[in-house]
Amino acid sequence: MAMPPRKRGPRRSVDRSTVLDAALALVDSGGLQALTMRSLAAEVGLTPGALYTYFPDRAAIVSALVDALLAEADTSVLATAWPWQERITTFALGLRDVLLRHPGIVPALLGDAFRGPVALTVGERLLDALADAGLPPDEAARASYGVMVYVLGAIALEAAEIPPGAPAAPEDVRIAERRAALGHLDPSAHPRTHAAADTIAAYVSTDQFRWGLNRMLTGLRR
Amino acid sequence: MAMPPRKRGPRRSVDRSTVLDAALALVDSGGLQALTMRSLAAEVGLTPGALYTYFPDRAAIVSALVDALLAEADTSVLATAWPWQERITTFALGLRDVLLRHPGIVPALLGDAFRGPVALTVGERLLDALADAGLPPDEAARASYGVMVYVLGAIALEAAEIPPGAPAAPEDVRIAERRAALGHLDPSAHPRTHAAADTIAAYVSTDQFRWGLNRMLTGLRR
DNA sequence: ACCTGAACACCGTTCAAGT
DNA sequence: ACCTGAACACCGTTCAAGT
Repeated sequence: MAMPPRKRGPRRSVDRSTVLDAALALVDSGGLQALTMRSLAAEVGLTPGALYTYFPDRAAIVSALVDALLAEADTSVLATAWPWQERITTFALGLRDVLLRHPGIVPALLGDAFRGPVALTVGERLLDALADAGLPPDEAARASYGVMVYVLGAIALEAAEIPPGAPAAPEDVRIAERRAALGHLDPSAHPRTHAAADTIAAYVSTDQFRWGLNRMLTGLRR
Repeated sequence: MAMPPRKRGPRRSVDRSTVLDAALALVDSGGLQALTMRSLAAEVGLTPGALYTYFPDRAAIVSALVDALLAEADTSVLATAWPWQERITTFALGLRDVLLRHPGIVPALLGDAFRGPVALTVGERLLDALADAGLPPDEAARASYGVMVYVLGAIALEAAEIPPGAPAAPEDVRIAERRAALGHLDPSAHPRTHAAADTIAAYVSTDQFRWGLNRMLTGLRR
């Protein structure tokens, strides 16, 4: 029975990944602003100052969190022998899945992230896929950025509508809420918006995400 | 000489727009985090608590700032008789111009904004343009979101690379800096990235913004 | 209505001191 | 190396009291 002396909180043995796990839990349950050095320290059973043993500052924790989450997306699909559109679409859907399960860190993702190590390999694999699409290197690179802009933009807009703290309502509920909000609209002031309310409510659907990505890919292939 | 009694700071007479002007100046000169109730109060010559006469809380100030900036973009081009692609492209370039002049508030724009009054009219006008493109209402709506995703995504990624506080280096300088950073890259680990470094460095150019938008519009018209 | 002064309940970060 | 306890310099927000 050689249990290490367990004091106070839920601490067992602390290292960087323990801290990151606790940080993610805090962000998931209260948004980015719920991640404070004090709440995080309490979560792992430490004093706030002790966290500086593992990370230089709060920003480094957020960055590490972003990169860890990015790494959770399955990049291997980009390296399969599937048709290039399917590779890109499947990866994008997977990334969206991961990030919408943790909507609280998405603002940070756009803020400081797409230059981390994971982003680099995603970029390289994207260039592979677009080369397979028959695009010359220069055009493949431009197209690659087009894909990233669309994917990250769509995820950011969707994540922004998910209130922090809750575990993200299912898609149909989120769409229904948007549809209800669009009901309180002056039809004469915004006739086209009013007429297309059902479609607009479904902007945050997987179907719309796919549709838009497909159109983008179509345009990129020229 | 009936000057009102001028005390202390740069105060003359304070109202909501005075506060917003000062808030924007703070964000421009130090990013969103430089906008504190205390710094803002000092800027307009008030006590922090007095700001709550004009806005319910800090978040309301940020939201009002976003909407004011959005309103600065010229939406009238969307209502011209120009070809639909030109209307959308010109508006998008104008929006990008406005927002990249104030990169500090862009995170807030994506965070809470595209449902303000300005966003509504932009959406309606976008539907006009896409109807003129010959798209049926449902498809025009989906396409409209595609355009917003691309435009906001591109602006967000660009703004994220502009360090706060500085007045945003000119485009060629930003590209040169990216090019230099890409020089410190292992060519064998990321061969395609290395080979396309010049193009990748220029991701943040007006030219790339236009190119990607053009491809998106091409895809949307099918 | 508008504003001050002061307080309350927080922050991130640093640092001597201990183990 | 890792951690505590305490401090420093901040935050947003509230509220009695004044005009």
